[in-house]
Amino acid sequence: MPTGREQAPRQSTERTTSERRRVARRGAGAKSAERRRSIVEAAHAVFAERGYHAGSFQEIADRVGMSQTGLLHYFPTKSDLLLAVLHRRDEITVDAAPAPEAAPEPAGLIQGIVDRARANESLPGVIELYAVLCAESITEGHPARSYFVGRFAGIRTAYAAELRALQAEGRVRPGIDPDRAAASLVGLWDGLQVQWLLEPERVDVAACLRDYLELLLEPS
Amino acid sequence: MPTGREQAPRQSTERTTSERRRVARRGAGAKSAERRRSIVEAAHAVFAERGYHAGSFQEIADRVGMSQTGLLHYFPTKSDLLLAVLHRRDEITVDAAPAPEAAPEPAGLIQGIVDRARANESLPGVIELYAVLCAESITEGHPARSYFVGRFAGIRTAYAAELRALQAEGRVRPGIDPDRAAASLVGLWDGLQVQWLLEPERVDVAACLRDYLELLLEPS
DNA sequence: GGCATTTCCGAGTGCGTACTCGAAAATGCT
DNA sequence: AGCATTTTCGAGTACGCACTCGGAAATGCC
Repeated sequence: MPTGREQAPRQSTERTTSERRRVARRGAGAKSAERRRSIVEAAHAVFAERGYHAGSFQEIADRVGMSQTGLLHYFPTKSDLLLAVLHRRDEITVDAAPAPEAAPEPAGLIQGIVDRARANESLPGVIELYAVLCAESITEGHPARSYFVGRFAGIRTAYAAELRALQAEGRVRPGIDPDRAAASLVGLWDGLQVQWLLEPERVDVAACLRDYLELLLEPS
Repeated sequence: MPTGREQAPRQSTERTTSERRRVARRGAGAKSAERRRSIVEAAHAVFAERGYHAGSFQEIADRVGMSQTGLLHYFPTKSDLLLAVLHRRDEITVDAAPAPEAAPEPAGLIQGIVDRARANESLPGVIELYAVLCAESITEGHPARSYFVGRFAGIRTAYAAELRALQAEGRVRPGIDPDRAAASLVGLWDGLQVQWLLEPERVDVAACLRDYLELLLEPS
């Protein structure tokens, strides 16, 4: 589940219909942020387990311990909630990133990716959310579609740039097209994670990614 | 969307509740098979466009030109219909397979996979069905889950066997683990197809697969 | 305490879902 | 033509869905 080192995918129209444009923070404004956080957390889990379409406001409300209508006070539509979950997921994975531009050497790139893949093994919920929503988003009119299109484009160009930099240092095996290799790396990662979710003990995502990267890069 | 050269994934409980166990073929038995075929075809399209959960009997019935209840005569439950669609898809791709054991040489394996990937570019509906249902199947209690688990296992072992055969002839680059490489090939293919479905003109699945296979195999 | 504001919910709406039931229509062997 | 069987559907059931509405409770600045 390729990282988080691309540009932030547009805050956009998250605050749609009923949100206040005044800065006014009267009343119990303090608890609001915390509430939103716990709602997003519950929604994350539900969407991961059931998908966006099959996941319901009711189940999310049950988990967070409030009524379904109370939930609608914070997120007036279901896709608002979905986008909040996706952006929250970005924050999580960006926070978990160790060092973005620290090591552009081959060993650094490989180790960074392998480390992240290993770390992901302890977050099956996050991976599941990503895999399920990503595929669901290719259906007609899905609210997360543009999110994933933008995300893929960003990740691909980031990896391609990194590969080009390594290429300039002669660290990449000759004959490699950096754009195709970047798309392949992302695709490989995502595809392996799906197999891993279905049969965790039969697929080693991190090892397969290392294999691929070692094929790609010069032994140095 | 890895091929179809694995074992048939279990006919199992497709004919559940209301199907006849007698061979009796009275009345208008002739049209039955044709009807079933057209229903499965319409269901294939609908599930591909909307996913399993979001796809409805009503929409399928509309496309096939009959009532929703008439449709239930042939497929008493929704998962019956889903499994019929998946098995039908297997038949299609198996029929489209050129020659299973014809060419175990490196060039043959590469060419076969690249050809199939190219052919898939003209069948976005089939790819979409596969991608959407595959990810949806990792959600809790999805009726297609065991289908995909079995399918992945079969494809992986088939490719692993093929790679081992090539390895015995010294055609594989040294240091390759055939099991991991098989999982990687399948994952790469699936992951690239998702990106391709989102942005067809930005991702070349067949070219990326050829790149990977050429990295994997000895130049010969 | 007064009061604007935020937070929350019960009740309800309209729609879509898979699926049941019972019966009518079509079919083709005899 | 008779008739068992298959095919089809209209009507209905029970339920879940996202979302609306109007108001009640909680909150914290004055």
